[in-house]
Amino acid sequence: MLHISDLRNNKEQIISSLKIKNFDAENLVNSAIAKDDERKAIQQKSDDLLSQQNKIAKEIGVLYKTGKVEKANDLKQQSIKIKKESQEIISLQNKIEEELLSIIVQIPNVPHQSVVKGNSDQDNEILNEFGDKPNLIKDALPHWELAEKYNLIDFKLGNKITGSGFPVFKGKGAKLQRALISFFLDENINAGYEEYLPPSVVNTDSMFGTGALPDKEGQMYHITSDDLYLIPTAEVPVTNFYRDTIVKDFPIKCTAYTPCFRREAGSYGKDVRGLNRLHQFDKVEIVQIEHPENSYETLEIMVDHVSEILKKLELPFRIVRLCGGDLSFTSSLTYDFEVYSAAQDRWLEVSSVSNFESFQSNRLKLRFKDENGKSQLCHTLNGSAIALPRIYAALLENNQFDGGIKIPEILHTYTTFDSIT
RNA sequence: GGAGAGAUGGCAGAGUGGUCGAAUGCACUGGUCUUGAAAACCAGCGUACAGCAAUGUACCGGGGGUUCGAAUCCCUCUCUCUCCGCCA
Repeated sequence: MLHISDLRNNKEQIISSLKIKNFDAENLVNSAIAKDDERKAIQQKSDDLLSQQNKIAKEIGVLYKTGKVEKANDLKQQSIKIKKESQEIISLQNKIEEELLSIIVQIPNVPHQSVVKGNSDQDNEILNEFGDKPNLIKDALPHWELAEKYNLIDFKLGNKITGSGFPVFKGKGAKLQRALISFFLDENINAGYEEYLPPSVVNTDSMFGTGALPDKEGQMYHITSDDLYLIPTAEVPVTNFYRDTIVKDFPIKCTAYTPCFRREAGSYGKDVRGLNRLHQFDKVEIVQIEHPENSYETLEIMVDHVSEILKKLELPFRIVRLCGGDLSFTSSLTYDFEVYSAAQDRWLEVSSVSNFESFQSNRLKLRFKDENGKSQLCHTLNGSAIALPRIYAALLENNQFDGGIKIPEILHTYTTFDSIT
């Protein structure tokens, strides 16, 4: 969420920037500021009343000690009166603070100046394209058929034990998955990220911290008996490592492999065939916490890093800058990576690298001390490096030959085989 | 799952109803001293909100209660430790 002082100081600019996200923020911003005025006024009042109470309580202490019981009893009556008043004021204050919060959380993050307006993913800007689309064999198959043909993934078995969207990998198919995870992690570690293996389940505080709640309640698996959530991405546990902290040294660079769980309510059809969209999938994430001055430079470095990984996998891909209409609620600037999956003749999103500026930090209370010793909000960034299923799909489809699938060379040390037949 | 103990500032650790936002030690920052460093000594040293400031308010695991007054008493939740049980 945005900081109230930003809303005050840069009101006009925030409202006009949010138009790029097709969001009319004027009413919300105005009512947030008005509500904050109310908040300030009422805090003044409650502070006053509490101050009086504190003073009286201290006096009573002294009176009792010196044996002036009658005088003390008088003051008690006075204090009880003030207390009644202050209790009312404080409950009103709490109500106002809640209202203020509920307004502010509805305002999306402000897009970066490089973001263009647009309505949907159709309007995203394609910045770069790398690699050549493969020449497919005559009877090329989509990955879900290849997976079955070569006994790599058993979708039906997943249906049986869990439900659709929960594939079972087996044999070389399972090993390829594990190889990709190790490869991605090693690439990230070599780039200076520290590896973590967090829990796949988090509490509500964490879900609020990174903004998944209350926004995406229906998208997540919720374990009601223990009030825990299955993580939709490693971003949630890892970024929340730093909830309520004041960091001393930049940058903080973390990478983590986790399974990711998404209900994907409402999805159906050919877009979700095979590995295209799953309820459970594997992803390796990179999370970085930065000084505000460096965050955009860092974003570019992260983009380069993901590019290098995709190049090593010899997959054709393109980098896309999301337009305002497609940019997420929390992001200021996002680059998507799409690999070309030949048999489907589709570009599949495999990574999303974003700068959230201080939007997450504000909620997380993630700060650092500036040169004057004042607390400032950090910037948070994250990206997939990389999500597995669609990479997997593209590898199968693009590298199929008559009677087998070729494994890219970089993976051979991980898979210990160079093809699947 | 059963029984018990506990949760206090960056860390260690005192404080069981009244100048406690919190002793003390360590760490950290600045200064004195020194050619330099160490030691010693002096000073500073939590977060947030309001205020130009002085200052005020809140926070001693979370939430609620008792009281004129709560770190301290009561309820509740969470977590940690010890012992027993169970177990990959």
